[in-house]
Amino acid sequence: MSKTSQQNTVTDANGASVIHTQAHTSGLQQVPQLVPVSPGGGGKAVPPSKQGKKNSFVDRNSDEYRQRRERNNMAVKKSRLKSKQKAQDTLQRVNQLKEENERLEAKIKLLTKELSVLKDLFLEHAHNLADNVQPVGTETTTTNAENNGQ
Amino acid sequence: MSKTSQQNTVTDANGASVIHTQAHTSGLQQVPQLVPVSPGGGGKAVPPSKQGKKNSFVDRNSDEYRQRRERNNMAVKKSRLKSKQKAQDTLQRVNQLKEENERLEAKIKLLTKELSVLKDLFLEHAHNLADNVQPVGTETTTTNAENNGQ
DNA sequence: CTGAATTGCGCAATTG
DNA sequence: CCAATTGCGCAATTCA
Repeated sequence: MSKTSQQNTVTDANGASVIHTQAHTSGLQQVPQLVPVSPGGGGKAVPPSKQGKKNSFVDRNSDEYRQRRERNNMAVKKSRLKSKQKAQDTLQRVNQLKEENERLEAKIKLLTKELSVLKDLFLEHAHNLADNVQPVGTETTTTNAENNGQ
Repeated sequence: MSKTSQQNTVTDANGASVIHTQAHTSGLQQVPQLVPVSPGGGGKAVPPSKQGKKNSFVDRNSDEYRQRRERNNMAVKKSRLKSKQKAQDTLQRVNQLKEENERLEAKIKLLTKELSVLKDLFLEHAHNLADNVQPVGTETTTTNAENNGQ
């Protein structure tokens, strides 16, 4: 499937376009100077209001044309550069976030451990109290108090 | 917006290449069927090792040529699709990591608070002991603190 | 409407 | 030799 083709494949047109930087190296001729623009076949395009009577042909030799092309080429290059840059930034962002993540996980691990130690201390203490009170049961020196859950 | 469809198809769009042109089909004349390959236009130098001397000309009408082109066009499309897909995946990854990050931060906040409560309990207890055993004046600032840097 | 920015696409050179 | 990538220009669209 492709687009190129349905009927005839090959396209036409191509003009000679040369890169500004370089000239055509060849001595071949340039043939079509005017090429049809916009296939039009189907039926779309063409503003409803005005049927452009414009040429519908583009003079590829025109200075005007070359100038437009060159401008567009620059714009394209610029746009693509920007796009690439953005993509790279995104990748960097990923790495950044990954690092941040690891840092956070480490911190969690630390806090968790600390918490665990404190809880153990509490338990130990509680046991000591229990040992002391075990005998009779009168002294409850406790100020006891907060159980926080969790 | 224009993915498949619209216009193309019939006439094509063609791209022109840097080289001189040609096309077939149109009512335009056909001029060069053989074009030099690798003009300086993009081309750069030839590999030092082997200066293969091939034709240096390409027959754009050749079936062989068209076939190669079409295959390459498919490959290009495929490759670009893949590339785009990857870019999107990367963006998704960013969001995923951001969420994960928030989750971790919340957990840290919770743990920190929990730890703080337990420490306060210790302090209180320490004070009680101090009241019982120690006169006045000595501040037990002992507990406390971790500075996490960064 | 005008010009810049985007986007889809084909070609050709390169790379693996 | 072939598929995958990549740089590049063209043209159609979309944005401002």
